[in-house]
Amino acid sequence: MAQELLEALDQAGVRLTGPRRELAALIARRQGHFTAADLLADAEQRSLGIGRATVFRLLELLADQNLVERVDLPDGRHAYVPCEPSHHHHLVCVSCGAISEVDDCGIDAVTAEAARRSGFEIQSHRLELFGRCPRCTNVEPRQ
Amino acid sequence: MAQELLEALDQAGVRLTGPRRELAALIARRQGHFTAADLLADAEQRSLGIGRATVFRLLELLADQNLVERVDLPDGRHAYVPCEPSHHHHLVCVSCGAISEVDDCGIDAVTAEAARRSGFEIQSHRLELFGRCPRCTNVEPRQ
DNA sequence: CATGTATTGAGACTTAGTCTCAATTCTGAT
DNA sequence: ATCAGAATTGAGACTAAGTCTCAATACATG
Repeated sequence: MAQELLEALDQAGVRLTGPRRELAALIARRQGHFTAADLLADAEQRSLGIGRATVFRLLELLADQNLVERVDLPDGRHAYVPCEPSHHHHLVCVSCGAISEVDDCGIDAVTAEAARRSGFEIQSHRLELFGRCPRCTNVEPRQ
Repeated sequence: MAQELLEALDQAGVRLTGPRRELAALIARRQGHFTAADLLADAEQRSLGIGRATVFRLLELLADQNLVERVDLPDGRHAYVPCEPSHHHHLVCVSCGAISEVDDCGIDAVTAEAARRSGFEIQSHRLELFGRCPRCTNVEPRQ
């Protein structure tokens, strides 16, 4: 998966540098969502000598290419999720952080209806679903 | 509207202090969404001597009571929107910041479908719609 | 393998938000 | 009214998240 990220970056016309390869590998081995701080910690733990700015710059690049999506967690933190570059939404497990992608399944009808009622011209939307993944539903008691 | 906020706070069993009354009034006179920093600036401009912490504390209180909702803008900033305390979603005008409330209009079907496909047990969701309000659609050229 | 440009790390800086604590202000009981 | 105790406050230190600058470095193309 690191490979895919790098290929896409190459495609986008940016340089494939050492730090970018290393960060791509770190992202690839992550499960679920992660924050910029997580990635930075990973890099520091391995003494890769990668600066904070580089991490944010790469995440921005990846987000521009839709290779990674920014998710706002219920607690207000910002996290990133590696994903397929088509438009879709995420299911976020509040317990283990696992992410599942969901495609539109009807949201367009909802936005169209909202547009009709409000008179807004809708340009974009963001839908995030929070809950428990199948594994955590079974293992942990309900809240 | 400041009155409604204060009544709800009273209901919630917290004290109706000077700073809270003043902040409620400032919130009431705001149009559309605003950030904590906006509110703080309002307070400073009027030399109300209200501390940063107090602003954040009140916003948290109001959010707990669902009198204000936290919205994540597309640029990643956090904003607040005064609103009715029932579950619903917001349409945010990217041009002037106006907010319109939208009730469910079908989103439950979407989350149910997503749950079915993914096996997740969905606890909550967040839907934000971004676009142009009727006024801004007419006035400004399309992007 | 040389060259010009993109990228880098360091760290200063900004902004958002939290925390602590002594001083103040509510509020309900008197 | 007023008093006492608890909630709330502002100040400012602190943390975390993210941006910016700039000289040094690494890439890729010829």
